[in-house]
Amino acid sequence: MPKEKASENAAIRLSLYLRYLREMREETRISSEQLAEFLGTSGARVRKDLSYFGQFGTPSKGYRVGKLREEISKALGLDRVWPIALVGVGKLGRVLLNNLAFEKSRFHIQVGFDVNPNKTGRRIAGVKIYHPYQMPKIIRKQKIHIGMITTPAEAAQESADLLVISGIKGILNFSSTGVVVPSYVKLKNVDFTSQLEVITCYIVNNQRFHLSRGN
Amino acid sequence: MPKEKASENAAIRLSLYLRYLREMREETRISSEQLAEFLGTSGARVRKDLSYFGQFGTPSKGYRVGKLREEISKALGLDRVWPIALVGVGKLGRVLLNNLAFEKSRFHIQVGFDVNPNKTGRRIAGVKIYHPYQMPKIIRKQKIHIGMITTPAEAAQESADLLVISGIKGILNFSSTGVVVPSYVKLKNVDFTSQLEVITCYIVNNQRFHLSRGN
DNA sequence: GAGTGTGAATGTATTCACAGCA
DNA sequence: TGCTGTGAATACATTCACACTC
Repeated sequence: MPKEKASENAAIRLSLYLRYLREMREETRISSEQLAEFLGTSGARVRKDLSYFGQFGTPSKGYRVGKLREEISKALGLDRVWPIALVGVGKLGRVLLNNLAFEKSRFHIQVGFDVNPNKTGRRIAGVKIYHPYQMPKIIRKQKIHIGMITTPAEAAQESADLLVISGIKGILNFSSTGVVVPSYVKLKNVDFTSQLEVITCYIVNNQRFHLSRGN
Repeated sequence: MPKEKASENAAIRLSLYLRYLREMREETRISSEQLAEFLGTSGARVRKDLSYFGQFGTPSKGYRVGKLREEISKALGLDRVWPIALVGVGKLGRVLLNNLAFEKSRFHIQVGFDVNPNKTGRRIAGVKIYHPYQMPKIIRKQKIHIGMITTPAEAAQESADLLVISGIKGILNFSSTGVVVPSYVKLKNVDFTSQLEVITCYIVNNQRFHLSRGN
């Protein structure tokens, strides 16, 4: 239905729109301008973002909150539950386990992998931990499509390689180093020190940057 | 010296280049192609990224690792230590405290803020915790330029507002909701569930996206 | 009249390709 | 000859502005 192709930024904004819509009552109506205001964007951008995935509004009346919520959820793939493989079950790994363990979460950490023999074979926060060599077998059998890497930097590339071999489709990399994956695997780096460095770079070189509108 | 302006993406890649260079010996030389290969990019992109900040190489010989490391560090503002204010000292906050507490970290969490009276007045992991109403005074006095928000979603906007009033220049927002800040404040959202949603969106709608080269 | 959906215009980022230096 | 630094070309993303529908 939609002619143009979406940018990754559009996806991340959809995710933000959705968070905001979740706090509104289902029957309410909302216009693109109203929605934009709460996110510091423009109505045009909201409409464009939505247009990549379909036509959800009614001219002169705006969008029905309930319907819009449903459609954005579908566009983001949140109309199902996604099992996840966690590679590296240290402190950060445990925080993630807790963070995703809430009732309505669409993400569910299904298995963990760690080289530490004190962890393998056990359950941590209810999740079974295996040695990484079992990754391909387990990930395939359990039809897992997403992996999260929370290992130390030294083990990150190796972990990514194993995930790729296992047929994973997307990787969230929390480690402090970049990893390389084939282009058919969607990779997102979420190490926060990199983000801090972007901020300091920006503070130090203000005038050397394009204006940059957000995120 | 450089004519063109940098993109934020350039900054994030510089940060990655630097991580890689840190593992090499200082006296070594490296070409843009070699550096690119380890990060899954092209030599042209590496050279362009560097060119925003100066001219660091020698034709036909490449870059000296030591010099390049130094120059990128300077470009990213990592030639100094940055004090940081942490708003919300829960589980995630403590993980960040630990994560940044290593010897050579250029980021140092200097104060924490939390509304919980069991925390205010105490020290947690060596860091003094105050009530948020004291933010403007303390942040100004201690000349802090960066804030990290790790509060629950409900308190995120309020925290951001206080940080802005306190004269902060950059904010790293870990909360699960977007916040709005004036354009002179550099904001980065690092909530990982948003990133997961980008991945699922991508998996579900592959063909609806531009090719997307990385990150 | 009010607000959506979308082509066309602009602005930004990446890639190409080559001149010029060691 | 090999590799940097960079303008010119392309590809992508955002904004504008308006035709169209309720």
